[in-house]
Parts: sequence; C-alpha cells; structure tokens
Amino acid sequence: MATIKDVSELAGVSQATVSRVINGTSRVSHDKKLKVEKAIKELAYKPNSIAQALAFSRTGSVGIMVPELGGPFYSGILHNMEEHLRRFGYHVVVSAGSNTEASQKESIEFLISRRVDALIVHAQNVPDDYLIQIEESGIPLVIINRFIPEMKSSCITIDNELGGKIATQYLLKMGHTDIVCITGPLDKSDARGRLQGYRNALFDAGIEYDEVLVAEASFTEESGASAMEKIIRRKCHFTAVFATNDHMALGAYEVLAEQGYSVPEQVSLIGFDDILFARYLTPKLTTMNFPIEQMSLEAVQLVIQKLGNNKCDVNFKLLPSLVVRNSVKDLLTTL
Amino acid sequence: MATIKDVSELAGVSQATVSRVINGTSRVSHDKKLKVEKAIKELAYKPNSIAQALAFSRTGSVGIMVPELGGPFYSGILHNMEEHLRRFGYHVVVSAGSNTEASQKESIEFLISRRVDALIVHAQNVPDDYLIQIEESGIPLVIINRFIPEMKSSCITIDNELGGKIATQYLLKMGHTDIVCITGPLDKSDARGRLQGYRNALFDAGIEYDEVLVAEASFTEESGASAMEKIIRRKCHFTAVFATNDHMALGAYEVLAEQGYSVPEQVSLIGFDDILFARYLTPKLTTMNFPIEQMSLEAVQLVIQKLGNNKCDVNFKLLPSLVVRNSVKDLLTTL
DNA sequence: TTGTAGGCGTTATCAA
DNA sequence: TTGATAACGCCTACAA
Repeated sequence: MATIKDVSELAGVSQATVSRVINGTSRVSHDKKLKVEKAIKELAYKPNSIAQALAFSRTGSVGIMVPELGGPFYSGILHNMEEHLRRFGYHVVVSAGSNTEASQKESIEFLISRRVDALIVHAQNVPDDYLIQIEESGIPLVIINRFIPEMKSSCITIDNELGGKIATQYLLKMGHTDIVCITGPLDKSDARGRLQGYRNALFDAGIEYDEVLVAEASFTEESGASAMEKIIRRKCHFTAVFATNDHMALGAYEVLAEQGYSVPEQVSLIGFDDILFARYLTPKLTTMNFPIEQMSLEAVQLVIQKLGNNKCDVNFKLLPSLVVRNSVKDLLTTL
Repeated sequence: MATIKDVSELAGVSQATVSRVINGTSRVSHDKKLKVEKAIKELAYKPNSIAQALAFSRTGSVGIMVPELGGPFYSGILHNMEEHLRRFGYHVVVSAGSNTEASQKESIEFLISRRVDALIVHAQNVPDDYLIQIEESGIPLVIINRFIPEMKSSCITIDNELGGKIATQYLLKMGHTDIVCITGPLDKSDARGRLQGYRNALFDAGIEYDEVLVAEASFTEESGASAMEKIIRRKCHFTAVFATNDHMALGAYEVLAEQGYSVPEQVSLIGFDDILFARYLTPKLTTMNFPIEQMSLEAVQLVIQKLGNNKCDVNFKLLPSLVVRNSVKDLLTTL
C-alpha cells in the first residue's frame, strides 16, 4: 500500500505538504495541491488510520460492550448506535461480554487496550466501583440500562419502575386483581425496578402484595417457563401474568398453552421490552415498549458530547410505554 | 496512560528489555524480569495496541461487513463470528453496509482504511469485479452467502438449489402438486438458486412449471405479503406456498390469515432460513434450516487459514436441511 | 543478556 | 508557503 512518502516523491513535494493537502490544516499553493492530488489518485493512496491514530492520539472509534451480539435486543442497540456513530465520524469496535464479571471486564479492558476514544457499555455483571474507576481513569464512558448514583451523568436508563406500574395498572384497569408477576433476577436493578412498579400499582389499588403470586426467573425463556410452572403448581388463583420481559413471557406462554390455559381467554399475559417477535405470537403479545432506538441515540449523543464534539441535550431517563395487542382480556366489559 | 518508557525507567532497564518481557521474544535475566513485571503492575501498564499495530503492521482485527446489524440473521452471524475470532486472538470491527452498492463499498473501504488484517463480507450489492480487485490488492477476503467463480476458494455458501429442491420435494411428498413459489429478487444468486431448486423438484416429479404460481418479492415481510396478495388475485388453484425465506413466509402467512385461508388446514406454508421466530408462529413454521453457526465458523476458519495462522479444512458449500414443524398439511394420509 | 538506534506512517513544530 | 525534524509508542536488528 502506498504511503505518504510515495505520494510526496511522486508529487515532488515534502511529506508535510501532502499531509497538509489531506487534512487541509494550512494553506498550500494551488499548483502543488494539484500535483499532490494527482499523485494521490494515481497511487490510490489512503491514509493509514493506524498511523494517524498514533500521531493524533485518537482512534476515531467507540467501543461497545454488550453481553451478546445475537438476539433482537442487543443487536437492535448495536445497529442503531453504529448508524448514529458513523454519522459523527466514529466507527464501532464491538466486544461481547457474555454474562460473567470476568468476561465483561476482559471485554472492557480489551476495548481500552485498543484505545477506543470512548466506551458505551451494557454491563450488568461488574461492580459499580469498577466502572467508576474506569471513568476516573479519563476515558469517556456511557452506561446504558443501569444506574449508578455516583455516575448519574453517564447513565442512560429507562424508568423501569414506571414501566412495571403502567403494565400492572393496565391489567388492573382490565379488571384483573389476581396478577402473577414473573420477575427477572433481583440482583439486577432493572428487575427490581419493574417489580417495584408492580407493587406500587397494587398498593395504589388497595390490593395486598402476595408473595405466592411472584416467582423469580432470569430473563430467559426457559427460566420464564419454569417460573410459570412453579406458580401453577402452587395452585393459587390468578387471571393474569405480568412477565417483566418478553422472553420470560414467551416461556410462560408456552407453559400456559401446554397446560391448557388459553391466552387470553383464561389467562391474560403482558410482557416487557416489545422485542421483535412479540407481534408474531398468536395472540399478539401486549407488552411495554422499550425505547431501544431512543436509548441508542441518547447514548451516542452523550458520548459525542463527552468527546467534546458537540453540545446536545441528553435524556438520561427514558419512558417506556404500553403497547396494546391481543394477549390481555378485558374482564369488565366481557362480564 | 503509562508507556513502555515509564515502565523502563521505573524498572531501571531499557525499553527493549521491557518489550522482551512483554512479548517473551528472547530471554531476559530473572531479576530484571521481576523488576519489569513489578513496574508493569505498579503503573497498570497496558501496551498501546495502536503503536503495536504500527510496529507489527498488523492490527489483530478482522473487519466484518453486513448489510445490517439488527435482525436475527445478521446478528447471529456476527455473534458467532465474534466468538470464534476472539478465540483466535482477533477482534471485530463491524460496519453496516446498508443495501446499496455505494454504501457497501464505503463500508468496505472504511474497514480497509482501518487496516483490518482481513475482511469477511456479506455483500450482495457490489459487482464481482470490485471484490476480485480487493482480493488482488492483497487483503485476505472471505465472502459469505455469495458465489463468485473467480474466487471460489474465498466464498462460503449454502446450496440454495438443493434447499429449494428439498423444500419442494417435501411438499410434493405431502401430496401437494399446485405449489406457489414466492421468490426473492432474481438478481440475487441465492434467490435464483432456491427458485431453480423448486423448478428441478417439479421437473423430477413430472409437474409442469407454471409461471402463474410464481411471484417475485424482495426477501422482506412486506414484499412477501404483497406477492401473496398478487397470487390470490390471480385466482389460480394452490394448496401450498413455498416462500424462499421466512420473512416472506411471514408476510404470506398474514395475508392468508386475513383472507380467511387457515394454515395449514387450507394452505400449507414452508419457509427458508429458520430464523428465530419461525418457531413462535402459530402454527410453528416448517422451514429449511440455514446453518448460520456453521457458516460463521467456516468463514472464520477460512480467514484464519488465509492469515496463515492455521491449516484447517473448510467446507465451502454448506447444506441446508429440512425442519419439520406444523405449517404443512399431509394431504395423503388425511384423505 | 542487554542497550542503542532505526523504523512503522502520520502529524506538528519551527525555521527558512 | 514550504521542508526538515521531532514526536506518537512500540518492536527489532545490530552491536556490545
């Protein structure tokens, strides 16, 4: 591959002049500029961005760490972020951090060693202090879907509590009072928030919180299924299920179907996140919309702002909204 | 951030010695080695991989270009490739190439300017010559899901023709003879291959190919829906639909449902690709499995081989297989 | 075994 | 306006 030296020799000027032409950093006489441009064309010269990065001490890249690249949720995030970042002239280096602390740390450190200019992470398995320390080390950091009080100006989250409340209130409005909640792992703040919203809605409606109706799962389809089985074995009465994400709702749905409970005729079901196939289920799944696109955009804007390229307003706390489809039965008008 | 110079000064040795300790390239006396390691710990020194890349003229990265990052298909590819590449010590730089020639070229050139060591691309919208030229320029290139005769040792594909044939033969075996085919855009080789497989199966069964039963769409849900509508408007007789990918099958399914054809009782439906939500449809979609994991693995192995790190056998042509679920009715045993 | 010095491809500084 | 020349951080002959 041609280097700047080749270009300078072909054009009969110094390397510095070529560099000036490329970056437009200072004025170059018209005829030399033409010569240089001609030489660049001729050699199909492209600046080596590695060398540029070294000289600029800036790579023009943003590292993104998510637990996994597959699946509708993270791939959606990735897709949106890549699009926005590219518009700002940055490119994306991705690393999948699996679901363990060690692996997520490794991914993050890997990206740092790659000298990304900034970091956007969806890291649920590393301690607060670890992230705080990274930020203190000087590298711009944006955390999505997790709130750390000491870093509130670096965290983009959604209001999970509000989301859980809205979902539950909708079920209440439809006449359901015995509502199962399949919650995510309670060591995760988003799972806790959604459960708290459920409790708040019940409390506001004057319904007592009943532990028998609540089962903890781990945000996966399988765990949602076994949580549903567990609840059914308890032989308690319920007319609706609030699964705090769609994957678990799917698992619950399959168990309900197997055991002969039809949805929504006998049991209503509501999910959370509105992942792609929520609308392909029969009945189509009523759920809470997780504003993935917006979160991606806000995260990118925050990163850009931290990189000093721009001043834009950033929403730090996004609002989920109800997506009504066909998996919840209205008990009131039916009666 | 600490540099190798800082480490060398703290340890009281030369930079070369530090470098030797880090890379283990030659023997270093035990006590100096200990001093260096201590200094590295103390300064939390991490080699700057940008500088390493410049010195080694090798970045340790592989560029991946896909039309989009979202969606189950490409994100699956990405996920698998990242996992494998990481095991070989490479990291991934992604770029979404949209669906236009200009955008895909831009993405590829962007990755090249980033000096990735190799390239894996899913590029359907650039001419053969462009890709040939890139390979000739010396950068290791692997092309997935597309066959270019001049580059046969760089292309990982599936046997679309065989897949189309298997799908159609299955419908024939189930007693269907009037089979609609919703094909992808015929300027794409995979769409052509699948259609050809359909024709071959019909030919082998002694059934005449009927253009009235065939409609071209563009591999999207919407286009599949309108192709299905078009066919229905033709008022021809059919008992089964072969959609040459699952997205179009989904679109067709919705139109069939709307217009009162129940699947599979009145119309059988078979797709292609086995994307994630094929199994969440009701009835669960019978389809052809696209071996995404295998393709990702083969592509990575081929890249590794080209990078000279390894000699492994590579399968260049992968075989799709039938996934029987519930969307095809057996006309023979039912009668 | 160790250190010096030159190179990787750019950009930035400073005279000219 | 231009061109040497010194960074940027690291690796690697080569010499000691």
